[in-house]
Amino acid sequence: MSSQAVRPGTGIPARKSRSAKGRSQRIEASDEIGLDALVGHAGYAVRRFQLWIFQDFIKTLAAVDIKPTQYSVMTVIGANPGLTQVAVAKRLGIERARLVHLLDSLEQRRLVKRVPSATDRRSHALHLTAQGQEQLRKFKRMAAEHDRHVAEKIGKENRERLLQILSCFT
Amino acid sequence: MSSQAVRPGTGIPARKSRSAKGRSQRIEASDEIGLDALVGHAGYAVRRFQLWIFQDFIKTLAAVDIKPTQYSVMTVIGANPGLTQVAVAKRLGIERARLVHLLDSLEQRRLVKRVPSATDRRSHALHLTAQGQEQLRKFKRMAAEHDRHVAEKIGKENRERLLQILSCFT
DNA sequence: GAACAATTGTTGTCGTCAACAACAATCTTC
DNA sequence: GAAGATTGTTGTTGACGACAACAATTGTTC
Repeated sequence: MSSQAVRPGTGIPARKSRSAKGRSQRIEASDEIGLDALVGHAGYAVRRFQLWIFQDFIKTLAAVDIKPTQYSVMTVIGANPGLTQVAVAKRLGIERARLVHLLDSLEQRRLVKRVPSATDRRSHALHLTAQGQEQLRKFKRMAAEHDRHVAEKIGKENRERLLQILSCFT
Repeated sequence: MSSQAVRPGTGIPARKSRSAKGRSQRIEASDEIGLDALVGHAGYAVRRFQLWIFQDFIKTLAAVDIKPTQYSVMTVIGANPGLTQVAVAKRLGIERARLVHLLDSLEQRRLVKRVPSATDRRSHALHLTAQGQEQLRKFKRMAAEHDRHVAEKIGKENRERLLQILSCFT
């Protein structure tokens, strides 16, 4: 109706609307929108950060096809050989049902092996294979690079502070 | 075969194994397992924290059946009435495909309405309904309580510091 | 030692979520 | 007006957390 273009809802006159992209440069579009009460909620910031950090981890370790959860499983087993599946699951806060599939995958890739426990015929003792140990060293180097990305993003000292604040969750 | 019980794999003699639970108190079992390199990775701590914080949010707002994502959508729309779906999706970092279902749900509950845009017949202008605005005020009070839980968990000043560190992701 | 309860690994289902791909309707641009 | 981009929508895929059930085994109790 009105001849003046208006950003719908805001009541603010649109400056070239969103067609400013026509001029060779496209607006980022993610900003210039108020969040108000959303900023100030820890959960929101943490969710965005967690999303970013996982994507970077996956991208950095894409060549070896290792996802964060797989890395955490191998790390725990590598540091504590012989653990049962429940023990690993509890330690990492994942369900033992889910760990089954994770171990299936890792065992298929000859990185982890399930050894029947001598003392409890129900449980398995989890170990890294020889190449599993070798590969894990490689993974750790790549994960260290990923952590450098994190440090670049939020600052080295902020990363340290973050780890300290969240230490009660590890 | 050996008479001495041994924690499988570790080679360390088991101190009463894991059957210490027989004596009226059960071992927490989540600790006494080394994480080694896992502590020191920001991603792991953040994942655990994000899990905890979302669960607390859901629990705290269980009476009104509002999940974190729904809350963030309503908050953004409330602060910027008339936004299109793509704008909201980009701002919150969720896919527009996913936002469709979120809005379907919120619209069914008469909290949000999709108004056909006057300037672009493809897009919808998103608004809170009258009761949507009213309810949102209630949700915000409950979310504030949730944030108090966070402050109790990690400390008030740590929460502030956390928000500041992660401000580049909001 | 027999009955009962608890644990371990496994399988399955359900709902949430991110990531894509495709599509019709519509708008922009040339 | 034709070509290309955008918007909302539908659908699929795979990762993930939460739950429930089950057989095999172990622990506990009378």
